[in-house]
Amino acid sequence: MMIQTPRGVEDILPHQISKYQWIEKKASSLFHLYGYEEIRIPTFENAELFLRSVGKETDVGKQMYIFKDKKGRNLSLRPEATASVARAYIQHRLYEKPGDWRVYYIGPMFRYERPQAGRLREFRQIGVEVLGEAAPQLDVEVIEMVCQFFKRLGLANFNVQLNSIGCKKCRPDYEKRLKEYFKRNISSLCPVCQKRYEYNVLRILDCKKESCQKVVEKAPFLKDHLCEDCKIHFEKVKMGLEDMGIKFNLDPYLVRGLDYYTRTTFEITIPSLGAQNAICGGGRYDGLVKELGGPYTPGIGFSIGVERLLIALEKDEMNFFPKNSPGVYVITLDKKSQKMGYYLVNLLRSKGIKTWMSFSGDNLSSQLRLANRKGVCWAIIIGEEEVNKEILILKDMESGKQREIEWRRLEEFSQNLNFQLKRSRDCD
RNA sequence: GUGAGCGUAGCUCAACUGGUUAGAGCUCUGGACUGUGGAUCCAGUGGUUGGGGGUUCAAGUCCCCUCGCUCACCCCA
Repeated sequence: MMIQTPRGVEDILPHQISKYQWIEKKASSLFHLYGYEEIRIPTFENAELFLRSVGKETDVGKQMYIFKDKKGRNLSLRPEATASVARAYIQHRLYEKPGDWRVYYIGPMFRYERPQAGRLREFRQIGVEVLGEAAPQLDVEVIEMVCQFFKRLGLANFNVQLNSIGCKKCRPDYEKRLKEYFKRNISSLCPVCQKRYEYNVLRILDCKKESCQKVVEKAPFLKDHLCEDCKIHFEKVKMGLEDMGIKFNLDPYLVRGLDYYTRTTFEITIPSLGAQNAICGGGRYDGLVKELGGPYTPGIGFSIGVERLLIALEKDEMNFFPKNSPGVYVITLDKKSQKMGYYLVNLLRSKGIKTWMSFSGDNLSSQLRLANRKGVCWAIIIGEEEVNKEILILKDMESGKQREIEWRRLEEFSQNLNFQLKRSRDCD
């Protein structure tokens, strides 16, 4: 049996790469406008880092790819990037720099889950993190930036889901209250939720089982039990978004499956995507840096699922992905003409023109067929006859028309060709 | 981790209730056309029917196991 990719991981072949690059370029150029710089963090870290940040008992914690290296160190492929960014921030004492610290990252994440539409074991995320700023205006700016990003990609139908899950001060109180409430009804909860009661009561809130829903309906709302500071923060975020003209849905049951979130949490969903419809998730994590051994530092961030974003863009039948740039195929027919061919290829490339040349020595027909398949705008033919006459033949692959170019006017010709290629991007 | 559906050529799919040597279209290669690609026609290459085991005179077809894909649950990106 031939060796294939492991379950849930994929090759990204050249015809797909240009789409990824296009999205990545759009992201980085937009994020730069907002003052973000790129960071590259390791693909694996000490497992402890993730276990402490996302939480051992959370789903993400359980989905980690943990392994031991040759010295028996416990390592893990990163299931997400926020913890690493916070770690880097602390490790390099970046809190000693003035102002907030804004970074973005692009790269693969790994989670051991059952693959599904829009869910892979290795998937790519584009994300940003801001450390050192607690103001609700920042929450608004961050959400506004993602929306701006999706708009710039031409994505129209997305929804912003918003919630506040309180802070270290008010959440414990609320969880206590919630526990008291569920305790009275624990027998009507599903088995999964009965376990959740022990380690994560909040999760019961978005259980979709009908029996649980019934109980949840009458459960106390978190928004009614936020402390004064959290309440004010949340109000300012909502008002800020409204001022920016950003529509959002309040989802009181939006509970993110990572332990470190505080206050604002949000998700951006696309209705057409099916079950895995979230293309972006994020929120505030004011306690994380301290939790990881740094000074108290507020933080906020989000991450975008690139594969899901691509599915959404393709579903919208958006054919705005960039085409391959057109080029030239140089055909030579014997030893002498091949020598001239090499010279010509180098000249054209030095002018910035994408150029192929076949080394196969095939006949003219098959070389032209190859040129056709490469989708080039022009073929240049040099054979015995052309060498003797010191010319080359330039063939327009679309019209089939061809003309002779004198060898001594090559310089002028290649300049001209470059100009024409730049103008006719869609000749194929 | 749970459930359901599906695995036949590189791709898309055939093969009646088990019955000769598993077919077709597209792609690919070659030819018609030895210095002119795309169109047409002709020919050819290509398969351990995902893998393993079982039932049977006989298995692509039925049964079991396994791997993978797909979708959903779960959860998220």
